[in-house]
Amino acid sequence: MDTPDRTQIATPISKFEDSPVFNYINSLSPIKPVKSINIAQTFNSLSFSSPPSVFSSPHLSSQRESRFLKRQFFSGSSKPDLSSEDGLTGNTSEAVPDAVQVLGSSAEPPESSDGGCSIGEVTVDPANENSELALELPRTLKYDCGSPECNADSSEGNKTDPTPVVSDLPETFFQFGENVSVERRLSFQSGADMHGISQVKPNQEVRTESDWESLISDASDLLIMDSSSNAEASRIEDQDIVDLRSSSFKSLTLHQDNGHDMHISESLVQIGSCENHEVDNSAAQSAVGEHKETDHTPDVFSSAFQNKTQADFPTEIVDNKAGSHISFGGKQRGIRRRCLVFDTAGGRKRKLEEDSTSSSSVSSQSDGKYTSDDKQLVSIRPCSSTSPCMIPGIGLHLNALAATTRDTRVVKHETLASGKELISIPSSLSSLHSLSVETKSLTSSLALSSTYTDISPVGNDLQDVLDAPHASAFKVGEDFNESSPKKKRRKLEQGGESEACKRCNCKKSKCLKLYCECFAAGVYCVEPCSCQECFNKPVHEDTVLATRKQIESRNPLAFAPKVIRSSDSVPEIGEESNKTPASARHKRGCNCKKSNCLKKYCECYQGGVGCSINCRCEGCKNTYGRKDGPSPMGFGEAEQDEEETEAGEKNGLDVSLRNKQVRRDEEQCPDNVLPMTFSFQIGRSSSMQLPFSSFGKPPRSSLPQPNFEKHFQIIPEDETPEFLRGNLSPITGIKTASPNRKRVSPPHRDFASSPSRRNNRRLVLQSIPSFPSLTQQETSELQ
DNA sequence: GAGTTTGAAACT
DNA sequence: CAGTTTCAAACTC
Repeated sequence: MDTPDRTQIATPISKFEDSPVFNYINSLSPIKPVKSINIAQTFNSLSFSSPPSVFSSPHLSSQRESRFLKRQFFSGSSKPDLSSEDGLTGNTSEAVPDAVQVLGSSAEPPESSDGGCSIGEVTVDPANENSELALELPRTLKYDCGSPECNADSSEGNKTDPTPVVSDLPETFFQFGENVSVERRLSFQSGADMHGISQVKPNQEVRTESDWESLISDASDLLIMDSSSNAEASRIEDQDIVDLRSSSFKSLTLHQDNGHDMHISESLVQIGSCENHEVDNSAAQSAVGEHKETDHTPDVFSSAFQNKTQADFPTEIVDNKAGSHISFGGKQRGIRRRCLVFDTAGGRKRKLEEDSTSSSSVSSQSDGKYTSDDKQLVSIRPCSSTSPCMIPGIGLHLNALAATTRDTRVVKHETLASGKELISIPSSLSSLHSLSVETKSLTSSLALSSTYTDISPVGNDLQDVLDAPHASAFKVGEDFNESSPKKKRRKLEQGGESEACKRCNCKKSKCLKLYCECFAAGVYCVEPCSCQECFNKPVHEDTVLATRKQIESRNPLAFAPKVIRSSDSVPEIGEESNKTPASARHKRGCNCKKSNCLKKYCECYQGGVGCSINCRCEGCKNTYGRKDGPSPMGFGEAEQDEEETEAGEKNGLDVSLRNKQVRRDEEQCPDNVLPMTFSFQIGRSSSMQLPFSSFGKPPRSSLPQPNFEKHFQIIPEDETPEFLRGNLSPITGIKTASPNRKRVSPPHRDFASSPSRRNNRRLVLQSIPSFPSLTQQETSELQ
C-alpha cells in the first residue's frame, strides 16, 4: 500500500527532480518524510549516473518500489521520465526497474505501455558503450513496446477463450512467468532487491530461488546469444545450462554491454532444468560480483544485464502469447534440450496429426474433434507411458481423466514429453478448450520455475489463480527440471508401477484386441509401445474403429472402465478419499485361482479395488476387500478388521497394504498428467488413492471418441446391472444409484468430488476449462 | 533378458 | 454357458 503513495508522489517529484533547487529544498525541508525519502532515493539513483556499487542495491530497492508503484498504477508518465533520466544518467539500475515494470506490464496490460516506453529509454542508455546495445535497443524497444501490449492483448486474444474465466487463467500464468523474470532480474541485481520484490509479490519469493537459476541460465543464454550474435537464432542452441551457468556469467560481463535479446523462454526452461537453485544463485551472485568488479560500469552491468533480460523477456512473452501453443513450443525450442519433451511431444502430435489427417478419411469424417483428440491423445501417450498408468480396464476419456488425476506426479518422469502430454491431454479432453492447453503449457513452464518440493511457494497469487491446475503443472515442471524429486518419484513409480505405464507389447493381437492394453484403454499405441504389426494407430483408425465396434457389439462394456467406483459419488458425501474405493468394484469381477487376488494378475487388485460378489476368484485375499468378506470396505479400517480377524498373516498386510495403496497412489497418480484441475486436486490431496489409483494406466492417445461415447450411451444400466445390481453389498447400493452417471461422469465427479473434499480447490475447479469442456462434449455426444 | 505364471480375452 | 485356446501382462529367476 505504501508503494502506491510513494509512486504517486515519486512521479511528480521525479519531474521536479530536474531542478536542483527543488532537490535542495526537499533535502532541507523537514517535511520530506517518507515520500521525500523515496524520492530522494530515486534521485540518488538518477543523479548518480554510475553510482557506486554500494548504491546499486538501494537504488534497486527504490526502483523496485517504483516499479511496484508502476504496476499498481499506470506509471505511465512518471516512470518513463525516471527511466529516461536514468538512462541518460547511464544508470542501468533504473533500467532494471523499468524492465521490471515492463514485465509487470506484460503481466498487467495497463502497465505494458509504460514499461515499453521505459524500456526503450533504458535500452538507449548511453552508459552502454557497446554499439550492439544500441542495435539491440531498438529491438528491445520494439519488443518491449510491442510485447507488453502485445503480450497482454495478443496473448490474451489468442489465448483468451470465450469464457472470461479461462482467459483469466492464461493471463495469470503469463503474469506469473513475467513476474518470475522480473524477479530474476532483481535478484540478479541484489539479494536485497529480491526480498523487496518478494514482499511486493509474496508468491514470487519461492520463485526467487528458481529465478536465480533462471537468471544464471539467462546469463548463459545471453552469452550464447552474444556469441552467436543472432540472439534469436542462437537462442535455441543446445547448451548445457549447468556448464553455461558457471561460465556464462563470466562471459556475461564481457557481453553485458552487448544487449542481446534475452530469451525468456530459454531462461524459463533453464530454470526448470536447474536443480540447485542455491548453488546457481550463489554462482550467479558471485558472478555478478565479478562482473561488477571487472565491468566497466559495475552498477551498469547489473542494470544492463537486466535491461537485456527485460527486453528479451518481453519479446519472448509476446511470442508465446502470440504463438500460443505453437509459439510456446517455439520458445522452448530455444531450450530444446531441456524442453525436448515439449518439442518431441509437439513433433509427435504434429506427426500424428499429419498421419491422422492424411491417413484416415474416417478421422476427418468422424469429427474434427475426434481426430484432434486422437492426435492429442496420441501425443499424450508417449508421456503416458511413463506417467499415466491407467488401469487397463478403464476406458478412454474417463480413464484418461482418472489417470491424469492420479498420475500428475507420474508425468514428471517423462519431463518434457509429459509436459506436452499434459497439455495435450486437457486439450484432448476438451478439444474445444485450447486455453486449457495453453494454460497448462504456461503452467508447466511456470512450474519449471518453481521447485518441485514446494509448490506452495508458487505463491498465493499463483495458487489463487492457477492453484490446483498448477499442482500438476508444477509437477510437470519438476519433471522438466530433472530435479532429484522427479527422479525420486520415478524410482518410486518404477518400483511400483512404472511398468504399468509401459506400453503394450503385443505380438499377435495387432493391438486390435482387448489383450492390448492400449486398445483396451481406448488409446492408440505410440512409439513407446513395443508392439508388433500394430494397427492401433491413427493411420489405421478405420480398422480400429471397426474392430472396436465389433468388440462392443459383443460386449458393450468391453471398453468401459473395468473398475467402477461407486465411491465417486460416495466419497463426496462420506469420505475419506484416502480410503480405497471401497465402493469401487471391478465391473466383471476377477476369476483368480492362484494369485489369491494379491497380485496384479487380479484385475480387482490391479485396479486397487476389493473383490465383490461378482468375482469368481478362489482363495481371495484381496487386500482391498475380499469377495467373501464383508463388503469391501475399502482400504479403510474396516478391511483391516476383516483381515485381522481372518489371519494374522494379514496383520502385516494391513500395514503393507496401506503402504501399497499409498504407493499406488503415488505411482499411479503421480504420473497422470491431469487436466489441470485434476492433477491439481489430486496432487494435493492424498486422496489420490481412490479408485482412480487403480486406473493407473496412462491416458494415451484416445481412440476415436465416438466409441467412447457409445460406451456411455450404450452402457445402459441394463448391462451395468450385472455388476451394479448383482452386488447387494453396500457398494452395490451405491453403484445402483446411477451406473450410467458414474460411468459417464465419473471423472467429473471424481474431480468434483476430490475438489469438494478439498475445499480449497473447488474454486479452482470451476475456473478450470477442461472439466466443463468434457462434460459438454460428453453431453453433446450423448445427445 | 529370458522364461514362467497367470488370468483375461477370444474362440469353439 | 462351459471348456479350450490364445494372448499379453505380471512375475520370477
